[in-house]
Amino acid sequence: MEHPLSLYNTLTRRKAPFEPLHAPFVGVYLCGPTVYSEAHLGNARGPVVFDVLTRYLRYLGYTVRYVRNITDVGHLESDADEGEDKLAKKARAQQLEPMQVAETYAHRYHHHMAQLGNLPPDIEPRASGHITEQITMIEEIIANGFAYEVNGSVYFDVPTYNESHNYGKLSNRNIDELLAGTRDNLAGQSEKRSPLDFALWKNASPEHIMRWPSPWGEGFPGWHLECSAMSRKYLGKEFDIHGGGLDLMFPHHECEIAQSQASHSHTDESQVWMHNNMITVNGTKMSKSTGNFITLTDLFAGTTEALSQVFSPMVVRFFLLQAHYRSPVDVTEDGLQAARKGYRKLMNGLRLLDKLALPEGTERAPDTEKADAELRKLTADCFVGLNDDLNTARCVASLFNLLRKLNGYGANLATLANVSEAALQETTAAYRALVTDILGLADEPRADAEQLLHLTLHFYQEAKAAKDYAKVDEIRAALKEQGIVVKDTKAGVDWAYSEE
RNA sequence: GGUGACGUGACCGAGUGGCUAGGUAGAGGUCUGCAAAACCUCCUACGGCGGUUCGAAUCCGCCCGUCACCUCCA
Repeated sequence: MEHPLSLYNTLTRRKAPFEPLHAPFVGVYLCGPTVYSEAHLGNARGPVVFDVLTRYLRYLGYTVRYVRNITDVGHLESDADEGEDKLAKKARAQQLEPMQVAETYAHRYHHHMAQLGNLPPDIEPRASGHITEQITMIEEIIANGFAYEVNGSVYFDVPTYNESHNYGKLSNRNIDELLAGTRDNLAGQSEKRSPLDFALWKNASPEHIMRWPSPWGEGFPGWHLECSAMSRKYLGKEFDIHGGGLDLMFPHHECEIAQSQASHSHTDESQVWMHNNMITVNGTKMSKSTGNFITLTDLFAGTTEALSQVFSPMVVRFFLLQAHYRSPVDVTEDGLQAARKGYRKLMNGLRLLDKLALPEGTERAPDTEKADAELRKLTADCFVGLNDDLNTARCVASLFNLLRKLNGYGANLATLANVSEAALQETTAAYRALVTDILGLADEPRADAEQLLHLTLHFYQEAKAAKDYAKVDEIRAALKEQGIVVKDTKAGVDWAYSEE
């Protein structure tokens, strides 16, 4: 499949033409949410970016299998032995079954993703549903000599692994420097042979409520294992693209690579590692732990203290796409406001497309070559940005350049005589595809139907008062088509749904 | 301390050795009953100091500032 898409690979630190391992199939894995609390805006960036990526890959003709997991187990609160699941902690605090907590936030997450226009992943595996796969992987790693068991817990042996592999190759760290920085943390990690070792399986203390049986006793899987196990199950030992937030690069993705190399996978999991940058508020990263975040619920409802007005999901999506995914984005009211206007401009362009037609009886110019070339150049420019490491910011900028041209034609349809029908069709089709299919921007209805209905009834009453019965009948008929019947009562005009 | 990223016009935000980014805001104009939208024109910036070069915002060095990762985080 010929295409000019290049992607930046964190592993190699450079851009390279994207070549799938098994074209036309493309496997994409994105580290998904830990469902123990409300998702915030920062959590939305990765899904939006990778939604655009998978949409574009499909547009290019690939058959994509997009996997995005849900983490509903694991993730210790701290590295110390008495560490606890975030989920378990939340569940205990709310007197709930841990899975209730997970389900609640998973549902909300799905709702928010849909609002943002993200297509659902093809497979959305849950860590809790893949305990056996994780146990199998641990057994492989132990058999290969890269993990050891202590008191019912299993740890990955980083120093041993590093002797034959390169631990830290993704995040560009070396083990000696890491060790130097962790020396004073040795206390409280007595089970580990090295402070760099990480848990593959943790023995569950009696009060730990999320637990599964394993060859090492009752416990639960380590924080990094699920992604290795589930990506392998659904995408194979080696697949095309693995994504996640920049903050997952170390240690999460580094550990994933180590686990896959140390198990029977013997690969880096994916050919291309992609990392989206962070979203900041007031210049600092949005983060659950620091409390510096805006939840999607608050953002869409306008109930966050950080902002004084409502911003709709599509405006937020557009706002995110106006920046390149590897750049940090700072959320400000001014920025969102500017994005809202830009988004609406793009949507107005969408509505213009159908109106772009040469008026009846207008003669087509004999030579449309020049104008055709101009239009095609503007269209092609939109793809140049996308192809350059999914630079949606450049794509959007090019779309505005194209839109200006189209608006020009729209203001004076007769000037369409200068372009050929073919070039016009190509252009409008590309605009539509870019905006809706690839960038995933949908036209959010702004008007409230009931308000419009009241407006119509107002005119109905005016017509009636003026005894303009032709107009009255016309309005009645028009509303009937919409399934609305007008009711003249003694109290005034009212309406009801037609029962026909 | 280690690793990495970044500092662009009023704001947001691309790009990059010579060629218009774009959006928002602002100014003027066309159109319009008045508007709005749209279109045209203008506002032309790259933290500081050196260096390389015919030419640097773009490469190199130093300095200043900001941020991220090194503990869970998208």
